[in-house]
Amino acid sequence: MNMKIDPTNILKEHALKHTKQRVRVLEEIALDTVAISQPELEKKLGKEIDRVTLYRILNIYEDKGILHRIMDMNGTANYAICSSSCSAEHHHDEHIHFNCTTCNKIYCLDVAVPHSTMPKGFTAKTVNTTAYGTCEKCNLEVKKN
Amino acid sequence: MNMKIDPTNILKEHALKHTKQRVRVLEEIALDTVAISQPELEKKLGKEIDRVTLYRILNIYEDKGILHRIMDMNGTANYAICSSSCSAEHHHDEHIHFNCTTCNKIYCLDVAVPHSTMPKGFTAKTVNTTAYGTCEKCNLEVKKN
DNA sequence: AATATAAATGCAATATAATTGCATTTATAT
DNA sequence: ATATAAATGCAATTATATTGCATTTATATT
Repeated sequence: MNMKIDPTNILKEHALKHTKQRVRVLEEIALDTVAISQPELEKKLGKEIDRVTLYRILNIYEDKGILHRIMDMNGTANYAICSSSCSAEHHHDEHIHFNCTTCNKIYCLDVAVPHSTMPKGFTAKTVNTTAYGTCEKCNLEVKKN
Repeated sequence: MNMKIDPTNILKEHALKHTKQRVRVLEEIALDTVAISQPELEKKLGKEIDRVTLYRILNIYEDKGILHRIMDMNGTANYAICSSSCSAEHHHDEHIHFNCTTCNKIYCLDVAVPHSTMPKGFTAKTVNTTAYGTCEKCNLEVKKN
């Protein structure tokens, strides 16, 4: 799902200044295919990037459609790189998410969000689907023991 | 979706003590078919019920399967009465939610969550689907003006 | 009806998370 | 090389959630 990303290029495309903090955030998030939570990012980058700056970078990335934000059950924000079709106006985040209740990781699955018909009068812009359960890795862990 | 509820009975069924605070919370949440947020509840009940008590009541109701909690885009908890089939062990919250981005209300729609096939190794226990857009009421408001 | 007791509530204090204002630093256009 | 507009870091503030404990309340038992 996550192809190699080029932070410098991404920043240029969105007319954002190229700072080492912004590059680091993109690098860190691109490391894994699973979404990473704000607290995890803070733990990893806390020595290099101020807490407040991290908030600001994440917000601007979300606004620009560079990252998408997935809320987990605890109301914690998780971030993943958007597919290239995302824009500031519209997030084409039309795959389902899998939130492992053991390790808390959020996976962007390569499964499309199935269509649902809205009741009369309701107009849906985006539809998010999140499955909760046990991920591949944690299922294997159980077998081992 | 929300039939008349009987707080006294609900409390009895779950072996919870009958207190006026607990009754008030259930009454308030049952007032409307849309889910109500923790901050809204706090605003409405703040004079009668202590902030901390409200948190505790909401938590216990969720644990017991009396309420289900829906996180909105901002990581704010919203609560709605569970259908009767819910239990402490498993929330059968298998309808989709509609989160209006204008009035922020969360509707429990009478639309089933469509089935999605998980990748090999992933086992899903529950699946949540939330549609974001404009609700009936807010769509009508626009037409008026 | 009175009462023992286990649980729920409210308050104060603490912890955690997010936001704002402002001085300083940094990127980039010229 | 430098001007300037923007980003960063720090301090302070605000908002949100949790914990401990004394007091109050519900209910089971007599």
